[in-house]
Amino acid sequence: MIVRQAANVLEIMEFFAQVKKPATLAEIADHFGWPRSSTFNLLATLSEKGYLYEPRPRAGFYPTPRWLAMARMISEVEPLPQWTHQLIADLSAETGETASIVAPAGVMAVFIDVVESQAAIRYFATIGHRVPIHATASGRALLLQYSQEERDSVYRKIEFKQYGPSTPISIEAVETELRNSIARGYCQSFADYSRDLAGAAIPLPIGDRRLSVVVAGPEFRIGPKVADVAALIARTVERLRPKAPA
Amino acid sequence: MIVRQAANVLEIMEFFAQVKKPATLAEIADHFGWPRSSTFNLLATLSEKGYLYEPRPRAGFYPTPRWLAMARMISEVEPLPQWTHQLIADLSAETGETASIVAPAGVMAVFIDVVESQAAIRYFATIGHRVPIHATASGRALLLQYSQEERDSVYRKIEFKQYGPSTPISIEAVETELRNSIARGYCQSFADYSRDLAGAAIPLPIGDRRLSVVVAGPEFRIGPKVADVAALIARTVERLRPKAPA
DNA sequence: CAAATAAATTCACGTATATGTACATTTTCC
DNA sequence: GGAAAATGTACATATACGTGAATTTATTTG
Repeated sequence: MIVRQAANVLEIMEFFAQVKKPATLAEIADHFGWPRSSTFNLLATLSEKGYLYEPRPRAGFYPTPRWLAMARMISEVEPLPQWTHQLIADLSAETGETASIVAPAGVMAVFIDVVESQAAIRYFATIGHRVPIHATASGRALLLQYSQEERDSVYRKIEFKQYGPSTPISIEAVETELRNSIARGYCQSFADYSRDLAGAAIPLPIGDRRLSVVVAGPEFRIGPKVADVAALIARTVERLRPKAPA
Repeated sequence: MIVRQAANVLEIMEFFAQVKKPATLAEIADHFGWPRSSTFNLLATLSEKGYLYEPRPRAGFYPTPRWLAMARMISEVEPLPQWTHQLIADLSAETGETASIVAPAGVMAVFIDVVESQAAIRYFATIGHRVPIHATASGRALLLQYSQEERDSVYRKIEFKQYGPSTPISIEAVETELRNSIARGYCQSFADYSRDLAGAAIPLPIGDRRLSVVVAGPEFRIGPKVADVAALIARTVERLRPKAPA
Protein backbone atom coordinates (compact mmCIF):
# COMPACT_ATOMS: atom_id res chain seq x y z
CA MET A 1 0.00 0.00 0.00
CA ILE A 2 1.30 3.41 -0.91
CA VAL A 3 1.02 6.10 1.73
CA ARG A 4 -0.43 9.01 -0.15
CA GLN A 5 0.46 11.85 2.15
CA ALA A 6 4.01 10.59 2.44
CA ALA A 7 4.29 10.59 -1.34
CA ASN A 8 2.76 14.07 -1.42
CA VAL A 9 5.55 15.45 0.74
CA LEU A 10 8.05 14.23 -1.82
CA GLU A 11 5.93 15.59 -4.66
CA ILE A 12 5.91 19.01 -3.05
CA MET A 13 9.65 19.03 -2.57
CA GLU A 14 10.20 17.92 -6.15
CA PHE A 15 7.87 20.67 -7.23
CA PHE A 16 10.01 23.27 -5.47
CA ALA A 17 13.18 21.72 -6.89
CA GLN A 18 11.69 22.24 -10.33
CA VAL A 19 10.16 25.69 -10.18
CA LYS A 20 12.84 27.07 -7.87
CA LYS A 21 10.70 29.83 -6.47
CA PRO A 22 8.18 30.34 -3.70
CA ALA A 23 4.63 29.16 -4.35
CA THR A 24 1.34 30.05 -2.72
CA LEU A 25 -1.17 27.57 -1.38
CA ALA A 26 -3.43 28.17 -4.37
CA GLU A 27 -0.62 27.59 -6.88
CA ILE A 28 0.38 24.33 -5.26
CA ALA A 29 -3.20 23.11 -4.95
CA ASP A 30 -3.89 23.91 -8.61
CA HIS A 31 -0.63 22.39 -9.82
CA PHE A 32 -1.40 19.03 -8.25
CA GLY A 33 -5.17 19.23 -8.51
CA TRP A 34 -5.40 18.86 -4.74
CA PRO A 35 -8.27 20.38 -2.74
CA ARG A 36 -7.31 23.63 -1.08
CA SER A 37 -8.18 22.34 2.34
CA SER A 38 -5.92 19.32 1.99
CA THR A 39 -3.11 21.43 0.63
CA PHE A 40 -3.59 23.76 3.56
CA ASN A 41 -3.13 20.91 6.01
CA LEU A 42 -0.03 19.63 4.27
CA LEU A 43 1.64 23.02 4.07
CA ALA A 44 0.78 23.69 7.69
CA THR A 45 2.39 20.41 8.70
CA LEU A 46 5.56 21.08 6.75
CA SER A 47 5.75 24.61 8.16
CA GLU A 48 5.10 23.40 11.67
CA LYS A 49 8.02 21.03 11.36
CA GLY A 50 10.29 23.82 10.18
CA TYR A 51 10.65 22.78 6.56
CA LEU A 52 8.75 25.61 4.91
CA TYR A 53 8.78 29.33 5.51
CA GLU A 54 7.69 32.55 3.80
CA PRO A 55 10.77 34.19 2.33
CA ARG A 56 8.97 37.39 1.49
CA PRO A 57 5.59 38.86 2.26
CA ARG A 58 2.64 37.34 0.40
CA ALA A 59 4.87 35.47 -2.04
CA GLY A 60 4.06 32.06 -0.64
CA PHE A 61 6.08 29.21 0.78
CA TYR A 62 9.55 27.92 0.10
CA PRO A 63 11.61 25.16 1.75
CA THR A 64 13.93 26.24 4.54
CA PRO A 65 17.62 25.28 4.36
CA ARG A 66 16.74 22.55 6.83
CA TRP A 67 16.35 20.08 3.97
CA LEU A 68 19.87 20.79 2.88
CA ALA A 69 21.25 20.56 6.40
CA MET A 70 19.56 17.19 6.89
CA ALA A 71 20.51 15.81 3.51
CA ARG A 72 24.13 16.77 4.20
CA MET A 73 24.14 14.98 7.52
CA ILE A 74 22.69 11.90 5.89
CA SER A 75 25.08 11.90 2.97
CA GLU A 76 28.31 12.75 4.72
CA VAL A 77 28.37 9.22 6.07
CA GLU A 78 29.81 6.61 3.74
CA PRO A 79 29.72 8.79 0.69
CA LEU A 80 30.69 7.20 -2.58
CA PRO A 81 34.44 7.45 -3.00
CA GLN A 82 35.56 10.41 -5.07
CA TRP A 83 36.77 8.30 -7.96
CA THR A 84 33.39 6.77 -8.77
CA HIS A 85 32.02 10.13 -9.81
CA GLN A 86 35.15 10.72 -11.85
CA LEU A 87 34.50 7.33 -13.38
CA ILE A 88 31.04 8.10 -14.71
CA ALA A 89 32.09 11.63 -15.67
CA ASP A 90 34.90 10.20 -17.83
CA LEU A 91 32.66 7.50 -19.26
CA SER A 92 29.96 9.99 -20.17
CA ALA A 93 32.51 12.33 -21.74
CA GLU A 94 34.15 9.60 -23.80
CA THR A 95 31.00 7.85 -24.95
CA GLY A 96 28.69 10.84 -25.13
CA GLU A 97 26.09 8.74 -23.30
CA THR A 98 24.59 8.75 -19.82
CA ALA A 99 26.69 6.92 -17.19
CA SER A 100 25.57 5.91 -13.69
CA ILE A 101 26.45 4.16 -10.46
CA VAL A 102 23.70 1.77 -9.40
CA ALA A 103 22.81 0.03 -6.10
CA PRO A 104 20.25 -2.63 -5.14
CA ALA A 105 16.90 -1.97 -3.47
CA GLY A 106 14.96 -5.22 -3.21
CA VAL A 107 13.80 -6.27 -6.67
CA MET A 108 14.83 -2.91 -8.07
CA ALA A 109 18.10 -1.21 -8.89
CA VAL A 110 18.51 2.46 -7.87
CA PHE A 111 20.65 5.07 -9.58
CA ILE A 112 22.75 6.64 -6.85
CA ASP A 113 24.97 8.80 -9.05
CA VAL A 114 24.38 9.96 -12.60
CA VAL A 115 26.24 11.95 -15.23
CA GLU A 116 23.91 12.70 -18.10
CA SER A 117 24.72 12.63 -21.76
CA GLN A 118 24.76 15.99 -23.50
CA ALA A 119 23.19 14.60 -26.68
CA ALA A 120 19.80 15.85 -27.79
CA ILE A 121 18.51 12.28 -27.82
CA ARG A 122 19.71 10.70 -24.62
CA TYR A 123 18.88 8.41 -21.75
CA PHE A 124 17.22 10.62 -19.21
CA ALA A 125 17.88 9.33 -15.71
CA THR A 126 18.18 11.02 -12.33
CA ILE A 127 19.57 10.05 -8.97
CA GLY A 128 16.90 7.92 -7.31
CA HIS A 129 15.60 6.53 -10.60
CA ARG A 130 14.60 2.87 -10.25
CA VAL A 131 14.57 -0.02 -12.70
CA PRO A 132 13.83 -3.77 -12.32
CA ILE A 133 16.97 -5.55 -11.17
CA HIS A 134 16.49 -8.54 -13.48
CA ALA A 135 15.58 -6.71 -16.67
CA THR A 136 18.41 -4.23 -16.97
CA ALA A 137 22.15 -4.36 -17.59
CA SER A 138 22.91 -2.45 -14.42
CA GLY A 139 20.62 -4.64 -12.34
CA ARG A 140 22.08 -7.89 -13.61
CA ALA A 141 25.56 -6.56 -12.84
CA LEU A 142 24.30 -6.37 -9.26
CA LEU A 143 22.77 -9.85 -9.32
CA LEU A 144 26.13 -11.26 -10.43
CA GLN A 145 27.46 -10.31 -7.01
CA TYR A 146 24.75 -12.24 -5.14
CA SER A 147 25.02 -15.83 -3.92
CA GLN A 148 22.64 -18.36 -5.47
CA GLU A 149 20.45 -18.31 -2.32
CA GLU A 150 20.26 -14.54 -2.32
CA ARG A 151 19.30 -14.50 -5.96
CA ASP A 152 16.62 -17.12 -5.37
CA SER A 153 15.21 -14.99 -2.58
CA VAL A 154 15.03 -12.02 -4.91
CA TYR A 155 13.48 -14.09 -7.72
CA ARG A 156 10.64 -15.14 -5.45
CA LYS A 157 9.55 -11.54 -5.11
CA ILE A 158 9.85 -10.54 -8.73
CA GLU A 159 6.71 -10.09 -10.77
CA PHE A 160 7.86 -11.11 -14.23
CA LYS A 161 6.38 -8.78 -16.79
CA GLN A 162 6.97 -8.54 -20.51
CA TYR A 163 8.30 -4.98 -20.67
CA GLY A 164 9.69 -5.50 -24.17
CA PRO A 165 10.29 -8.25 -26.71
CA SER A 166 13.52 -9.38 -25.06
CA THR A 167 12.51 -9.11 -21.39
CA PRO A 168 13.44 -12.31 -19.53
CA ILE A 169 10.11 -13.56 -18.17
CA SER A 170 11.28 -16.49 -16.04
CA ILE A 171 13.87 -17.28 -13.43
CA GLU A 172 15.55 -19.60 -15.91
CA ALA A 173 15.74 -16.85 -18.53
CA VAL A 174 17.39 -14.52 -16.05
CA GLU A 175 19.88 -17.14 -14.88
CA THR A 176 20.75 -17.93 -18.49
CA GLU A 177 21.34 -14.28 -19.23
CA LEU A 178 23.58 -14.06 -16.15
CA ARG A 179 25.64 -17.02 -17.39
CA ASN A 180 25.93 -15.36 -20.78
CA SER A 181 27.04 -12.15 -19.12
CA ILE A 182 29.81 -13.93 -17.28
CA ALA A 183 30.92 -15.57 -20.52
CA ARG A 184 31.03 -12.33 -22.47
CA GLY A 185 32.57 -10.40 -19.58
CA TYR A 186 29.88 -7.76 -19.18
CA CYS A 187 26.13 -7.30 -18.83
CA GLN A 188 24.01 -5.85 -21.58
CA SER A 189 20.40 -5.03 -22.26
CA PHE A 190 18.58 -4.18 -25.46
CA ALA A 191 15.22 -2.68 -24.61
CA ASP A 192 14.67 -5.42 -22.01
CA TYR A 193 12.91 -2.83 -19.90
CA SER A 194 12.79 0.57 -21.62
CA ARG A 195 11.86 0.94 -25.24
CA ASP A 196 14.75 1.85 -27.57
CA LEU A 197 17.20 1.78 -24.67
CA ALA A 198 20.42 -0.21 -24.66
CA GLY A 199 23.14 -0.37 -22.04
CA ALA A 200 26.35 -2.07 -20.95
CA ALA A 201 27.23 -2.61 -17.29
CA ILE A 202 29.79 -4.31 -15.06
CA PRO A 203 29.78 -5.10 -11.34
CA LEU A 204 31.53 -2.58 -9.09
CA PRO A 205 32.03 -4.00 -5.60
CA ILE A 206 33.34 -1.37 -3.18
CA GLY A 207 34.14 -2.62 0.29
CA ASP A 208 31.14 -4.74 1.19
CA ARG A 209 28.86 -2.64 -0.98
CA ARG A 210 27.54 -4.17 -4.16
CA LEU A 211 27.32 -1.55 -6.86
CA SER A 212 27.50 -1.47 -10.63
CA VAL A 213 28.47 0.99 -13.38
CA VAL A 214 26.34 1.35 -16.47
CA VAL A 215 26.55 3.31 -19.70
CA ALA A 216 23.23 3.58 -21.50
CA GLY A 217 21.73 5.35 -24.47
CA PRO A 218 19.52 4.90 -27.52
CA GLU A 219 19.73 1.44 -29.05
CA PHE A 220 20.83 2.72 -32.47
CA ARG A 221 23.85 4.52 -31.01
CA ILE A 222 24.89 1.98 -28.39
CA GLY A 223 23.93 -1.19 -30.26
CA PRO A 224 26.81 -1.43 -32.74
CA LYS A 225 29.45 -0.79 -30.11
CA VAL A 226 28.30 -2.44 -26.88
CA ALA A 227 31.46 -4.50 -26.69
CA ASP A 228 33.64 -1.41 -27.12
CA VAL A 229 31.69 0.49 -24.51
CA ALA A 230 31.94 -2.43 -22.09
CA ALA A 231 35.67 -2.64 -22.66
CA LEU A 232 35.98 1.09 -22.07
CA ILE A 233 34.10 0.79 -18.78
CA ALA A 234 36.43 -1.98 -17.63
CA ARG A 235 39.55 -0.04 -18.64
CA THR A 236 38.33 3.14 -16.95
CA VAL A 237 37.54 1.31 -13.72
CA GLU A 238 40.97 -0.28 -13.88
CA ARG A 239 42.56 3.14 -14.33
CA LEU A 240 40.66 4.98 -11.58
CA ARG A 241 40.13 2.38 -8.85
CA PRO A 242 42.76 2.83 -6.15
CA LYS A 243 45.23 -0.07 -6.20
CA ALA A 244 45.76 -0.62 -2.50
CA PRO A 245 42.52 -1.59 -0.74
CA ALA A 246 41.58 1.14 1.71
CA MET B 1 -4.88 19.62 11.32
CA ILE B 2 -1.50 17.98 11.21
CA VAL B 3 -0.97 15.40 8.49
CA ARG B 4 0.53 12.49 10.35
CA GLN B 5 2.13 10.57 7.52
CA ALA B 6 3.66 13.74 6.16
CA ALA B 7 5.22 14.41 9.55
CA ASN B 8 6.38 10.79 9.72
CA VAL B 9 8.39 11.19 6.53
CA LEU B 10 10.26 14.04 8.16
CA GLU B 11 10.69 12.04 11.35
CA ILE B 12 12.26 9.20 9.42
CA MET B 13 14.68 11.48 7.65
CA GLU B 14 15.66 13.12 10.92
CA PHE B 15 16.15 9.68 12.36
CA PHE B 16 18.62 8.77 9.62
CA ALA B 17 20.35 12.13 9.97
CA GLN B 18 20.90 11.24 13.63
CA VAL B 19 21.94 7.61 13.55
CA LYS B 20 23.83 7.91 10.26
CA LYS B 21 23.58 4.27 9.38
CA PRO B 22 21.15 1.93 7.66
CA ALA B 23 18.19 0.70 9.71
CA THR B 24 15.86 -2.24 9.25
CA LEU B 25 12.10 -2.08 9.26
CA ALA B 26 11.99 -3.54 12.75
CA GLU B 27 14.48 -1.03 14.14
CA ILE B 28 12.58 1.90 12.73
CA ALA B 29 9.22 0.57 13.90
CA ASP B 30 10.56 0.00 17.41
CA HIS B 31 12.30 3.36 17.55
CA PHE B 32 9.11 5.26 16.85
CA GLY B 33 6.73 2.78 18.42
CA TRP B 34 4.95 2.41 15.08
CA PRO B 35 3.21 -0.80 14.07
CA ARG B 36 5.35 -2.89 11.75
CA SER B 37 2.70 -2.94 9.09
CA SER B 38 2.45 0.84 9.00
CA THR B 39 6.21 1.16 8.95
CA PHE B 40 6.26 -1.30 6.10
CA ASN B 41 3.88 0.85 4.06
CA LEU B 42 5.86 4.00 4.73
CA LEU B 43 9.22 2.48 3.85
CA ALA B 44 7.72 0.94 0.73
CA THR B 45 6.41 4.32 -0.34
CA LEU B 46 9.74 6.05 0.22
CA SER B 47 11.57 3.27 -1.61
CA GLU B 48 9.09 3.31 -4.47
CA LYS B 49 9.73 7.00 -4.92
CA GLY B 50 13.48 6.44 -5.03
CA TYR B 51 14.38 7.94 -1.68
CA LEU B 52 15.45 4.80 0.17
CA TYR B 53 17.58 1.87 -0.90
CA GLU B 54 19.45 -1.05 0.62
CA PRO B 55 23.14 -0.21 0.64
CA ARG B 56 24.20 -3.72 1.60
CA PRO B 57 22.47 -7.05 1.90
CA ARG B 58 20.15 -7.45 4.89
CA ALA B 59 21.44 -4.34 6.61
CA GLY B 60 18.28 -2.38 6.10
CA PHE B 61 17.36 0.90 4.45
CA TYR B 62 19.20 4.14 4.01
CA PRO B 63 18.30 7.34 2.15
CA THR B 64 19.54 7.61 -1.42
CA PRO B 65 21.58 10.66 -2.47
CA ARG B 66 18.38 11.87 -4.08
CA TRP B 67 17.60 13.82 -0.93
CA LEU B 68 20.84 15.71 -1.30
CA ALA B 69 20.37 16.27 -5.02
CA MET B 70 16.92 17.73 -4.40
CA ALA B 71 17.98 19.85 -1.46
CA ARG B 72 20.80 21.28 -3.56
CA MET B 73 18.45 22.19 -6.38
CA ILE B 74 16.11 23.87 -3.94
CA SER B 75 18.82 25.77 -2.12
CA GLU B 76 20.94 26.89 -5.01
CA VAL B 77 18.31 29.46 -5.81
CA GLU B 78 18.58 32.70 -3.86
CA PRO B 79 20.93 31.36 -1.27
CA LEU B 80 21.78 33.63 1.61
CA PRO B 81 24.67 35.84 0.60
CA GLN B 82 28.04 34.53 1.75
CA TRP B 83 28.61 37.33 4.23
CA THR B 84 25.59 36.50 6.40
CA HIS B 85 27.13 33.22 7.44
CA GLN B 86 30.39 35.01 8.13
CA LEU B 87 28.36 37.44 10.19
CA ILE B 88 26.94 34.87 12.57
CA ALA B 89 30.22 32.94 12.64
CA ASP B 90 32.03 36.09 13.79
CA LEU B 91 29.30 36.96 16.26
CA SER B 92 29.33 33.51 17.76
CA ALA B 93 33.12 33.51 18.00
CA GLU B 94 33.28 36.93 19.64
CA THR B 95 30.41 36.46 22.08
CA GLY B 96 30.75 32.75 22.69
CA GLU B 97 26.97 32.48 22.22
CA THR B 98 24.69 31.06 19.55
CA ALA B 99 24.07 33.40 16.60
CA SER B 100 21.39 32.98 13.90
CA ILE B 101 19.75 34.42 10.82
CA VAL B 102 15.97 34.41 11.13
CA ALA B 103 13.09 34.71 8.64
CA PRO B 104 9.31 35.04 9.01
CA ALA B 105 6.80 32.21 8.60
CA GLY B 106 3.34 33.47 9.46
CA VAL B 107 3.10 34.01 13.20
CA MET B 108 6.41 32.26 13.70
CA ALA B 109 10.06 33.12 13.06
CA VAL B 110 12.28 30.42 11.52
CA PHE B 111 16.00 29.99 11.98
CA ILE B 112 17.46 29.70 8.52
CA ASP B 113 21.13 29.73 9.47
CA VAL B 114 22.73 28.99 12.82
CA VAL B 115 26.21 28.98 14.32
CA GLU B 116 26.09 27.35 17.71
CA SER B 117 27.91 28.43 20.81
CA GLN B 118 30.67 26.10 21.99
CA ALA B 119 29.85 26.65 25.65
CA ALA B 120 28.66 23.72 27.75
CA ILE B 121 25.56 25.67 28.70
CA ARG B 122 24.27 27.16 25.49
CA TYR B 123 21.25 28.04 23.44
CA PHE B 124 20.57 24.93 21.42
CA ALA B 125 18.95 25.84 18.11
CA THR B 126 19.01 24.26 14.67
CA ILE B 127 18.16 25.40 11.19
CA GLY B 128 14.39 25.13 10.89
CA HIS B 129 13.78 25.86 14.57
CA ARG B 130 10.66 28.00 15.06
CA VAL B 131 9.72 30.54 17.70
CA PRO B 132 6.73 32.90 18.09
CA ILE B 133 7.36 36.07 16.12
CA HIS B 134 5.97 38.39 18.80
CA ALA B 135 7.64 36.88 21.85
CA THR B 136 11.27 36.77 20.78
CA ALA B 137 13.99 39.31 20.03
CA SER B 138 14.59 37.84 16.57
CA GLY B 139 10.88 37.82 15.75
CA ARG B 140 10.32 41.40 16.80
CA ALA B 141 13.28 42.44 14.68
CA LEU B 142 11.26 40.99 11.81
CA LEU B 143 8.03 42.74 12.84
CA LEU B 144 9.85 46.08 12.84
CA GLN B 145 10.16 45.69 9.08
CA TYR B 146 6.41 45.23 8.57
CA SER B 147 3.92 47.98 7.80
CA GLN B 148 1.23 48.64 10.42
CA GLU B 149 -1.37 46.81 8.29
CA GLU B 150 0.85 43.77 7.87
CA ARG B 151 1.51 43.66 11.60
CA ASP B 152 -2.20 43.91 12.35
CA SER B 153 -2.83 41.02 10.01
CA VAL B 154 -0.27 38.94 11.86
CA TYR B 155 -1.62 39.97 15.27
CA ARG B 156 -5.07 38.69 14.34
CA LYS B 157 -3.67 35.19 13.94
CA ILE B 158 -1.56 35.11 17.07
CA GLU B 159 -2.73 33.11 20.03
CA PHE B 160 -1.35 35.08 22.94
CA LYS B 161 0.02 32.72 25.54
CA GLN B 162 1.90 33.42 28.74
CA TYR B 163 5.11 31.55 27.94
CA GLY B 164 6.99 33.28 30.74
CA PRO B 165 6.59 36.14 33.23
CA SER B 166 7.54 38.79 30.67
CA THR B 167 5.69 37.45 27.61
CA PRO B 168 3.66 40.21 25.96
CA ILE B 169 0.08 38.93 26.06
CA SER B 170 -1.69 41.61 24.06
CA ILE B 171 -1.32 43.47 20.80
CA GLU B 172 -0.74 46.65 22.76
CA ALA B 173 2.06 45.03 24.78
CA VAL B 174 3.79 43.91 21.59
CA GLU B 175 3.44 47.31 19.93
CA THR B 176 4.84 48.97 23.06
CA GLU B 177 7.81 46.65 23.07
CA LEU B 178 8.39 47.44 19.38
CA ARG B 179 8.40 51.17 20.14
CA ASN B 180 10.85 50.55 22.98
CA SER B 181 13.04 48.55 20.63
CA ILE B 182 13.17 51.41 18.15
CA ALA B 183 14.06 53.79 20.96
CA ARG B 184 16.89 51.64 22.29
CA GLY B 185 18.13 50.72 18.83
CA TYR B 186 17.77 46.95 19.12
CA CYS B 187 15.34 44.19 20.09
CA GLN B 188 15.76 42.16 23.23
CA SER B 189 14.03 39.36 25.04
CA PHE B 190 14.43 38.03 28.55
CA ALA B 191 12.75 34.66 28.81
CA ASP B 192 9.73 36.04 26.94
CA TYR B 193 9.38 32.67 25.31
CA SER B 194 12.05 30.22 26.50
CA ARG B 195 12.93 29.88 30.13
CA ASP B 196 16.33 31.32 31.12
CA LEU B 197 16.96 32.49 27.57
CA ALA B 198 17.93 36.02 26.64
CA GLY B 199 18.77 37.49 23.27
CA ALA B 200 19.54 40.63 21.31
CA ALA B 201 18.51 41.09 17.70
CA ILE B 202 18.40 43.67 14.92
CA PRO B 203 16.58 43.73 11.58
CA LEU B 204 18.56 42.58 8.56
CA PRO B 205 16.77 43.49 5.33
CA ILE B 206 18.45 41.95 2.28
CA GLY B 207 16.98 42.93 -1.04
CA ASP B 208 13.25 42.57 -0.51
CA ARG B 209 13.77 39.84 2.06
CA ARG B 210 13.03 40.62 5.65
CA LEU B 211 15.50 38.85 7.90
CA SER B 212 17.03 39.43 11.30
CA VAL B 213 20.23 38.54 13.18
CA VAL B 214 20.08 37.37 16.74
CA VAL B 215 22.61 36.46 19.42
CA ALA B 216 21.11 34.42 22.23
CA GLY B 217 22.25 32.53 25.30
CA PRO B 218 21.53 31.94 28.97
CA GLU B 219 20.05 34.95 30.75
CA PHE B 220 22.85 35.13 33.32
CA ARG B 221 25.54 35.43 30.68
CA ILE B 222 23.72 37.67 28.19
CA GLY B 223 21.73 39.74 30.67
CA PRO B 224 24.46 42.07 31.95
CA LYS B 225 25.77 42.85 28.48
CA VAL B 226 22.76 42.95 26.13
CA ALA B 227 23.59 46.48 25.07
CA ASP B 228 27.19 45.54 24.28
CA VAL B 229 26.10 42.49 22.34
CA ALA B 230 23.59 44.55 20.38
CA ALA B 231 26.24 47.12 19.58
CA LEU B 232 28.58 44.35 18.46
CA ILE B 233 25.92 42.96 16.14
CA ALA B 234 25.38 46.37 14.59
CA ARG B 235 29.13 46.97 14.14
CA THR B 236 29.67 43.53 12.63
CA VAL B 237 26.82 43.99 10.16
CA GLU B 238 28.24 47.38 9.27
CA ARG B 239 31.65 45.81 8.69
CA LEU B 240 30.52 42.82 6.59
CA ARG B 241 27.53 44.09 4.59
CA PRO B 242 28.67 45.01 1.08
CA LYS B 243 28.57 48.78 0.60
CA ALA B 244 27.27 48.99 -2.96
CA PRO B 245 23.81 47.49 -3.32
CA ALA B 246 23.98 44.41 -5.57
C1' DC C 1 19.16 -30.06 10.26
C1' DA C 2 14.90 -29.47 12.87
C1' DA C 3 12.54 -26.49 15.77
C1' DA C 4 12.07 -22.08 17.56
C1' DT C 5 12.39 -17.34 17.09
C1' DA C 6 12.40 -13.25 14.73
C1' DA C 7 11.39 -10.43 10.75
C1' DA C 8 8.78 -9.20 6.88
C1' DT C 9 4.25 -9.19 4.30
C1' DT C 10 -0.62 -9.52 3.50
C1' DC C 11 -5.35 -8.37 4.36
C1' DA C 12 -10.03 -7.15 6.18
C1' DC C 13 -12.02 -3.95 9.15
C1' DG C 14 -13.18 0.29 11.83
C1' DT C 15 -11.50 4.66 12.68
C1' DA C 16 -8.61 8.67 11.80
C1' DT C 17 -8.43 11.83 8.11
C1' DA C 18 -9.05 14.01 3.36
C1' DT C 19 -12.24 16.73 1.42
C1' DG C 20 -16.79 19.40 -0.01
C1' DT C 21 -18.92 23.08 1.55
C1' DA C 22 -19.30 27.27 3.89
C1' DC C 23 -17.14 31.30 5.78
C1' DA C 24 -13.49 34.85 6.31
C1' DT C 25 -9.98 37.59 4.67
C1' DT C 26 -7.18 39.82 1.30
C1' DT C 27 -6.34 41.69 -3.23
C1' DT C 28 -7.70 43.40 -7.61
C1' DC C 29 -10.08 46.21 -10.57
C1' DC C 30 -12.97 49.81 -12.05
C1' DG D 1 -13.13 53.57 -2.31
C1' DG D 2 -16.50 50.02 -3.03
C1' DA D 3 -17.70 45.64 -5.34
C1' DA D 4 -16.01 41.47 -7.19
C1' DA D 5 -12.68 37.97 -7.45
C1' DA D 6 -9.22 35.29 -5.49
C1' DT D 7 -7.12 33.26 -1.71
C1' DG D 8 -6.92 31.32 2.79
C1' DT D 9 -9.22 28.88 6.93
C1' DA D 10 -12.71 26.00 9.72
C1' DC D 11 -15.50 22.06 10.26
C1' DA D 12 -18.68 17.92 9.76
C1' DT D 13 -19.05 13.80 7.32
C1' DA D 14 -18.10 9.66 4.38
C1' DT D 15 -14.48 7.10 3.07
C1' DA D 16 -9.62 5.99 2.15
C1' DC D 17 -6.15 4.25 4.99
C1' DG D 18 -3.59 2.75 9.17
C1' DT D 19 -3.49 -1.06 12.00
C1' DG D 20 -4.02 -5.73 14.64
C1' DA D 21 -4.02 -10.25 13.73
C1' DA D 22 -2.76 -13.94 10.67
C1' DT D 23 0.58 -15.81 7.27
C1' DT D 24 4.78 -16.34 5.12
C1' DT D 25 9.68 -16.02 4.90
C1' DA D 26 14.24 -15.65 6.99
C1' DT D 27 17.51 -16.42 10.75
C1' DT D 28 19.20 -18.30 14.86
C1' DT D 29 19.71 -21.98 18.24
C1' DG D 30 20.11 -26.58 20.27
